[in-house]
Amino acid sequence: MPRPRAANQATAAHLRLRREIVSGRLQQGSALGEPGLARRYGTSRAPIREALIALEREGLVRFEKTGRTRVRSFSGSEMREIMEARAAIEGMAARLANRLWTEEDTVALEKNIAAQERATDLAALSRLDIDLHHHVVTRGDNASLIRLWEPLRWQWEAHLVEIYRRQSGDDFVPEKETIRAHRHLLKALAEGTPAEASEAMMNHILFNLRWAR
Amino acid sequence: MPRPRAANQATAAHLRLRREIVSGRLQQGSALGEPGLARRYGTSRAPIREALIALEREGLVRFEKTGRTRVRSFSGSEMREIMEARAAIEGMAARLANRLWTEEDTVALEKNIAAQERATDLAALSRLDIDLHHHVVTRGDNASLIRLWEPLRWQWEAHLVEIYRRQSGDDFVPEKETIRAHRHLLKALAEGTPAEASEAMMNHILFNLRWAR
DNA sequence: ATCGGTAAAAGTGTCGACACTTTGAGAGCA
DNA sequence: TGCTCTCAAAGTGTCGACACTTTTACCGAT
Repeated sequence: MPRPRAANQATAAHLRLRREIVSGRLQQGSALGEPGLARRYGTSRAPIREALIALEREGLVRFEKTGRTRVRSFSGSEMREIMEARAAIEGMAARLANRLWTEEDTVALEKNIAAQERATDLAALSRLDIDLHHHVVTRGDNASLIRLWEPLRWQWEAHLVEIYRRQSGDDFVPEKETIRAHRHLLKALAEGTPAEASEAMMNHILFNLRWAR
Repeated sequence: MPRPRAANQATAAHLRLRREIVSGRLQQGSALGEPGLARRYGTSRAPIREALIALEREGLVRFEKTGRTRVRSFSGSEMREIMEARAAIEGMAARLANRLWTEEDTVALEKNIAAQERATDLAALSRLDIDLHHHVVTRGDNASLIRLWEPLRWQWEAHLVEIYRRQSGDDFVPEKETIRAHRHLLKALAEGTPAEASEAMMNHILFNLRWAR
């Protein structure tokens, strides 16, 4: 058998396509024709097909009944569902994260939150936000949970990009409520109170539902 | 574009392979060579490849670094992780299920639990157990959550089959504790107390961790 | 009998081709 | 101008082939 399955063209195409979607270069609803992508990437259709299957299971593209593939768009109720799923996963992750939580973790999150307070645009704040949540999920140290979380992360990110496109972020200020929620979560994690950490995480995510739609 | 993506050979191979794995006909650790499967299913390698990719993302098979594909086996700690993930997903689903819960749902679950009490072998009980959890998850009416739950369900089922193989279930009696937990969950759902339903579900699943390893 | 080396067998990643289906662009008609 | 029908263009599902790599089975030497 050939090279490691991580360094093949199918995986490369998968990562590249995902980056193009979550960065907004590929707009929601765009048709993804296999011959076109194959030409663009300098490969045949086989690796492209594999990449599309992986992206579909990640929820970033959709196969229409006709067979066509398009970049997925997220309705308000779909985003609500995604956020509820995030609350479930990340709430459990926060609970589990207490097992291995260290002083370094606390310091890292404090730095992150401080940076959030100084953020001057929505894109930068979002990146910090995602990093913070990623840190907690990873610290849950549960491969199954992490694997379930990843699609949600990409869907979330793809939706955020769509939001940037609509609102020209001139009058931007970090939301005080989000910062407060992050501090509350960090406090629970640092003090080692799993139930409270879990609840803080879930409430924080579900609270965002008001503007996610 | 051709026939609906649900009625193609790739999907057929996916479903068929999954059935063979969760039914135990394909033992854990078995090598899944594409040419062999293609011959067995009377197709070329292309649909088989697609099916294997889907199965890998479902967590039922594993790609080794060498490129080989094998039916996944579950270690004790992996099962613990899977059960923790189930607790997260199903706990949230139970909470959400209260929105649409009806009298018919209550009746259906009562019937299910009554059948569990009369079950005479582990396989039958497991099927009822899975049905019950499936019912609750579906009633959560959250597509994202359901989609995340499916891989866990198949992994859970694949592991159960492995358990049957080991213990010849001669001296079988339904576990009183499981029945009690199911009744407690149903009570919370029927009475419309979301927080309690969620907690009942999570505790029930995490309690099983003692014998799952 | 065991061990090491060698060559054949089997397997994966990728490619191009073909049949069939859907899309849609343009011609013909009202 | 607007509508319908027809036919070409584009796309998907599937197949067989090829190059390269790993595995394995065999054979000889010790």
